[in-house]
Amino acid sequence: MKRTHRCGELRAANVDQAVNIMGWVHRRRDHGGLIFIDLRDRTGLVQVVVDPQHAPAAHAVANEARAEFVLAVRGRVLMREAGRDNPNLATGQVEVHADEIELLNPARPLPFEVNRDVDVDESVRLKYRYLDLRRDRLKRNILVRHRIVKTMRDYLDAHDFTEIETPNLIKSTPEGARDYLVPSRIHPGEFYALPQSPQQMKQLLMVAGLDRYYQLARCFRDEDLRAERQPEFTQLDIEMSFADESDVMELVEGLYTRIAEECSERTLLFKPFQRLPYEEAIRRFGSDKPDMRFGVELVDLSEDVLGTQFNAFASVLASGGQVKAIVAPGWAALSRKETDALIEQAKQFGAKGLVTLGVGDDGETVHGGAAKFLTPDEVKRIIARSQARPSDMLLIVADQPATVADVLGRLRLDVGRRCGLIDDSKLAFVWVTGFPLLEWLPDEGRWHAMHNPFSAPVVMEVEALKAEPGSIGARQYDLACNGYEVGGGSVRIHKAEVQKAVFELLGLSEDEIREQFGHMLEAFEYGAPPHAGIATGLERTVMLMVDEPNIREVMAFPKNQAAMDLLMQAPSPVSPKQLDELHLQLKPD
RNA sequence: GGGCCCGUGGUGUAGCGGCCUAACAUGCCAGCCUGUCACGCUGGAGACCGGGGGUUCGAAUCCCCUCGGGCCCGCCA
Repeated sequence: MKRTHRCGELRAANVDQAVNIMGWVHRRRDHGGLIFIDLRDRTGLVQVVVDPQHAPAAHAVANEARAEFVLAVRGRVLMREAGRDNPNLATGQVEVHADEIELLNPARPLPFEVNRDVDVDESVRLKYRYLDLRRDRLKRNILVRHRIVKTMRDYLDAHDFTEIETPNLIKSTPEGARDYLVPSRIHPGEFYALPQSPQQMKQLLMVAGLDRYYQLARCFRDEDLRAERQPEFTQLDIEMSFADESDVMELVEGLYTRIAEECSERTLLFKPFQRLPYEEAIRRFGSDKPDMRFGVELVDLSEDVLGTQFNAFASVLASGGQVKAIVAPGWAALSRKETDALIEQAKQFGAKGLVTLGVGDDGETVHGGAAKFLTPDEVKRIIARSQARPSDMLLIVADQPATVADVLGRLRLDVGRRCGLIDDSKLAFVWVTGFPLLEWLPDEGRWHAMHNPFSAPVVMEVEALKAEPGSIGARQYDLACNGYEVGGGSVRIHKAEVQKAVFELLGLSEDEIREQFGHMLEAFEYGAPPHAGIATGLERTVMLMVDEPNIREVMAFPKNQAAMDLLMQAPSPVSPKQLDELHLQLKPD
């Protein structure tokens, strides 16, 4: 039997057609005489009717069939009689009357039911991923992922981009995340690294004159996992020559607008996308990837408590810190226990403490541990500044600016979530621009590239760069949405001497520069065009489009939080012979 | 490296010191049923409560250790 149609595509237009369909028994309803089978394939379900009078042999097969048996059905599409249709099914107006059923393969009872959407233990889902993928949720996500990828390719192709693959066995570099290493058999004691991103290769493609490049690039980072992080993931990697930030941002904005409109049920909150300078993002939202779907902005109270007797504030202000707050609507009624949990949370985020002030019903007085240290005037100013309303709670952090922003930024997300301020049907894309080029690492006493060492500084003069490295901006742009970082890119450095100066600022010695990045510097000397690019996370894009909170829900075969593949059981030990060939010896312990 | 949460028939839950010889739903098995669509009805099998140790007259229930899973901090852009 040869398949002629897909289950989910049969409609009234197919009535009277002879069809051969194949798929899985999604559900079987045995009426003693008639048997109904909902047959499922990738495209959906259709009801098969098996009548013992009409087709006794087919009925005998249907009688033995169980959930997830694989069947081939030869039959005729018939219109369902009035009242017998099923509006919940795309194919619900018709049904297939079976003439013949062939059992292609039976199935043992499954470890979990795939015909309903119940929570199943993650380890069971991952071990039987091929079954989980039969369920609607994952199947839908994988199909949407495909449509997003297709949209990316179509869009970029239409914009004259060339898809180019770059190698996965490359050179390890010290910057950034921990590398996955691959031992070399041919070169004892030496290793390849798997790419964290194809950054250098794509810039070299620009030097090569390939002009407009993109790739759906597999990237690898050996770091601990999170809900939105896997060791192996996919980036949409883009680079274009003779372009600046506006070219890249317009291109990507057009793409993501199209993706959102064609592949998501969520709608764009900002069209065009919001734009926010980095400094403002930090000041107002305490994050460089702010969730713009709700307010609860940070309020600076430093001026209002200037000269306060309250030591927690006074001492911080004296040492150049600031006092900022967010307003949690209705939280004045929080229990002591809940308030303590907030304080604990704030400390975990790096604050020395958290001052919580509940606003009284009068809208003028506050209660809470620190209330007694504040004068009525100070309270008045704080309430006026923050616009706190009766029964709201002020969450106040006094610390150095970076800590204040970070802690309040995270608490803000909690407040937004717990207070139901977030509209899940929206996508709030925002471009964050104007990042600093460098970031000072006090622990290591050196500068660190905020994005990557190839981002162009706003100032291209080497002297100016070296004079005031900390205050120089990068020509960088990040795309954030709903509190996730979707991607980031920059105009690149294309002049060898500027690139060299940045490496030097980052504390690399002449030798290190030559050894690690000599090929880049040399390439820039052979006619490198100005260029700019970006990389966005495919999985995060899909997560946003299908409103999933976890990256595993948008990957076919993800790893668990301990970076293990529970289906294939990787990683696993290898044979002594394999180790030997690779010139490796395991450390005892 | 650290913090928090979860772990009961195949799956999802209830039970949280004696009423548990562990309940419910679903799945599974058998029987009945010719228009259902989460079909229905009847009957049945199936967990000793992740594992180990302890407290107690008595533990699924309390404590400790351990294993497995998740979320977070660090890490990562």
